[in-house]
Amino acid sequence: MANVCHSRPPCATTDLVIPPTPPRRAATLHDVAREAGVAVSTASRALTRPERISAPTRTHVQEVARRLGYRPNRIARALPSGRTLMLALLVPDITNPHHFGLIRGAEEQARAAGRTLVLGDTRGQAELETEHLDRLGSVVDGIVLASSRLPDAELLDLAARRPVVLYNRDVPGLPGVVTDFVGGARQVVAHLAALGHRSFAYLSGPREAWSEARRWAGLSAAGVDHGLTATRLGPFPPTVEGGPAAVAAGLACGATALVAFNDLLAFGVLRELQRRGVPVPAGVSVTGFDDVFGADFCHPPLTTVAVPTEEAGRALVDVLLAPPDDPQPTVLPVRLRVRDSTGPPA
Amino acid sequence: MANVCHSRPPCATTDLVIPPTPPRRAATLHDVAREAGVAVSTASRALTRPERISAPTRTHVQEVARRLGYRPNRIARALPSGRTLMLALLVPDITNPHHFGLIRGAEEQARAAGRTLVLGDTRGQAELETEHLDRLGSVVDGIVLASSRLPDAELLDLAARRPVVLYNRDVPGLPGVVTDFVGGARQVVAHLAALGHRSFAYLSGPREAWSEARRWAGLSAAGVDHGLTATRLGPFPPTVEGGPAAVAAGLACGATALVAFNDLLAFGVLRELQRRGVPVPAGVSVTGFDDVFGADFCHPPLTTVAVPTEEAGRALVDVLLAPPDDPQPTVLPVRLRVRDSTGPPA
DNA sequence: CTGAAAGCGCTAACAC
DNA sequence: GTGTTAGCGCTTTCAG
Repeated sequence: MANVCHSRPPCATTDLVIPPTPPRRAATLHDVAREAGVAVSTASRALTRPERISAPTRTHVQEVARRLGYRPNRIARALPSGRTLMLALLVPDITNPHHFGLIRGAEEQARAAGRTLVLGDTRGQAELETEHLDRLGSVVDGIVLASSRLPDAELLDLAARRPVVLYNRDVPGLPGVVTDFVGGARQVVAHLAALGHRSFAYLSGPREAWSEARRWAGLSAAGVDHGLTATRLGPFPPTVEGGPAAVAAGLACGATALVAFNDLLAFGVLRELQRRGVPVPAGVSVTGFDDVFGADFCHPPLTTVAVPTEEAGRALVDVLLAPPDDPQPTVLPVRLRVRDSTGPPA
Repeated sequence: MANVCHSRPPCATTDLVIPPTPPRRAATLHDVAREAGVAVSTASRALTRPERISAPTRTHVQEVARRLGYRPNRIARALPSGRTLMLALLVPDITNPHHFGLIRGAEEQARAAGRTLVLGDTRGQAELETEHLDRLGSVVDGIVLASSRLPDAELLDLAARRPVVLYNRDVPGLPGVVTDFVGGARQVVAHLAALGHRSFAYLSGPREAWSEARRWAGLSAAGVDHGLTATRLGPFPPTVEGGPAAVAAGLACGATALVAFNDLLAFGVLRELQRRGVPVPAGVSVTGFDDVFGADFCHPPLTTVAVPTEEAGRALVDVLLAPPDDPQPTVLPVRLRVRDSTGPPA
């Protein structure tokens, strides 16, 4: 039995006899074909294009494949076709609840389209984003980049190689979906104005983030519209850890309302305020952005801007799978969710 | 110029002249080699084993590669070598904060080892887990399965094909790391007993989860040790949505303490209790499991069992990369974190 | 309907 | 050092 494959040594290539014994190593299509007594091309078709094969051969091959425990090698399959049926979603921070909906929505839509979504966390660092892209880029059929920190040029370059869609980032010529930050900002300011505030401090996030600029633009514009003076403080880390520094700065400037870059930072702010014994909203009002998990059970429940993230996730994958001729970014409507962290100024 | 590759049609294979014009399609190693006037193997080595190539050729090839914007095709590279430098981590629920640390730890360790970690969400469904495995299985070099819902046999079968490590699941013969649920349960019960409780209700999670059985085993054992009567209620969905049903059952049985399967369920319980106007811990004590994001700022802050998840993530990847001869599961110590949701019985 | 053969892009012996 | 060549496992013309 010269050509029976044993566990370790690679198979000898000189096959003279057809052995009935299945090889112990992962069964390949060749194994199935040989065992079934057909050509590999026939075996291939029997498994992937059943309609082009006569019923008897088809079932026989499938039976043999099953018996051998054959599993197609996705890598080998992807080489000729160039398609892996995998999509990638890169987020700057997978622990940010804001991305939950995005992930869920994207995954659902991907699955519905017969694709598998793989996730990558870039930690908000361009360097890691590039690394992921290098590794995954040639492996997936398309990429969703959430809040990418990469320069426009690199994004354009990437998009020239394979389908790319952007979330909360606007690069002319590239498709994507963006949150209506400006509208959200206006709603926050209008709410604050209605409450009687005359000014507010914006606790800003990463300057590299495209969304940071959008938020501030909306906030300052709405500020002049409503006659509120807006002060931009920071940047602070967009996490609960950013709280202490943000509170220190916010209180120092005497603001009656603190508008945080996102909910995570708002959570940190709330906690720090509590530590300092500053009552919310009696002493100072606080707002967030995103309406993430926890915003309704923190203390006090947070007034924040809700973003339809699941919808965003679905839209992103849709666009990835069927790129529009006109790459206009879709803009997602948002809604202010008033809870207990905002009230009239002291 | 017969062999200049144009955008669409595949390259003609009969090259007679060496054209100076780089092809517009993604540059391949062949393009680089041709353009640099060397053999593909030389080009390959210049890019991946620089030390085995003379300085002039090496720099020349690298320069040409750069100019052509050459990016190695990971798929093609993986075919002969069988290695993609990618690792997969499949979790039942990516939105469960419990997995954050796991993901972070695993990702860090993977990166340190020069690997890229891809994440998959199985939604706690065996079916989706299988699907992910089919797709990713032959693409990654190893797999971390968190709280797998697959039967032992399938796991064993999978492990025969490629490296697999389990998180919170014990399958004889397979390496993994597990949380010390029994120890955690004992700490919870001891704490409750010290507070003066005489009984408690366990709001259980998915029966299919291996960890569910472990928790209950620890809880009931500790119950007899401390002379507390334990009642197992449920199962309830291990999410905040499970709260109402769990509270209804818990209150109906007259328990003075509610021990939730995990923090997410505990959050839901807290919220439902508040809705019903039942004071915590004055009316009833509540505990969770995991110490996830939010446990310290929910209302009231939750007494729960903290699990060193980042450490788990790192350990998991370590084991994946260097499988131990003896696949004894590593058990992770846990610590009870006492906050404000527990107190003496009414 | 089935088989033979040519690659997909890259790496790795094995020569020169 | 560098070039030649043979695949990795699969899909896909192209014949028969």
